Amino acid sequence: MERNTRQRSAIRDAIAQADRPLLPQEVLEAAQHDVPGLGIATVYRNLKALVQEGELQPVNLPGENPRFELVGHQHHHHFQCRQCQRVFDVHACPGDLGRLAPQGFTVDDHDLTLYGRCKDCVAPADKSVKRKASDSGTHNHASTHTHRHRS
Amino acid sequence: MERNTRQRSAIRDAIAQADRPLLPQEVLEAAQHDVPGLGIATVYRNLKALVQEGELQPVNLPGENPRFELVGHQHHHHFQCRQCQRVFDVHACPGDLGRLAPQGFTVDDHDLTLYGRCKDCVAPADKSVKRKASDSGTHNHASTHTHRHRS
DNA sequence: ATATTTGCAAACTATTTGCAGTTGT
DNA sequence: ACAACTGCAAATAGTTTGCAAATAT
Repeated sequence: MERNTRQRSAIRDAIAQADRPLLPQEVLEAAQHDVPGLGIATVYRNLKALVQEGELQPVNLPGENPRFELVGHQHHHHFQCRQCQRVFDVHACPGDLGRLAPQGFTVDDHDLTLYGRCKDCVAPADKSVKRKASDSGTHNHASTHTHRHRS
Repeated sequence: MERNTRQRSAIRDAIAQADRPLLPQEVLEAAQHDVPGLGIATVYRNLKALVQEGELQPVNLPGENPRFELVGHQHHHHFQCRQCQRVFDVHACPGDLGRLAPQGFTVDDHDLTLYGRCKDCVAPADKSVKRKASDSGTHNHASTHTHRHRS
């Protein structure tokens, strides 16, 4: 049965306090504020465990590494800002899209990602932008691929 | 300026003759029928070059490694079969989804992926299924994460 | 002739796993 | 006590890159 370790709590808290889905690396950095010695392997192990326990859910966007957020509302979508790369939840949904599939195919679910500019980045080169680059959720990946996938 | 090598032609042909987006590994296997000694690095280099030249476009699905297809129809979406994992193009589109974004956000594009069963897999345990597993476009990846990418 | 391309191996990034030591219950 | 958990290092998978040999023009 599961134990309550400092590292697990720090990981859970880091995600609970974020206002958007976090990458494993972002979780590590946030959780290290509580547990300095925390290792990335422990983050991955706990993310996987917390997903299986139903506390977290993975957020997969096209060409992006998986992010993690608390399980909340069941069906929802995401928005990625083309400027700061951060990902936000979108609670609206276009509804049933089964009609879009080819003849003979059955559709039971869908993923939707919107792209554009988030509220912070829509504003002109305004000095009032308070978000720091390190908080952008950005990671590396060229335009063509990404990051990737492993299996 | 670009040269016309046997390997580049084999790679281009493999994708042109496929009826769905292919993974780099699938491109390699198909192109090796023409050029047995072909290496995976050459496939990656050519895929990147062909994308930059505008001949190919990457197809990124959530939690999947990038696939590649010919540049054709501009805006379209994809369907992934939950059984055989293959990906198909969907030419229909729900239209403008800007209204779904939060207040203050601007939307200029979207990605949509439908999930369900493809025509071949909808049919019951019918012996007439002629597709072989190796043609399934499947690759490895657990449910939670996936591949990834690099930077 | 010569600049581009290729194959191979090494390097890289993201993620997973083995293992011995640490810790929660 | 002792099974679960952790950190570290090694292992994987996908992708990229350096380099000498091969090749298109």
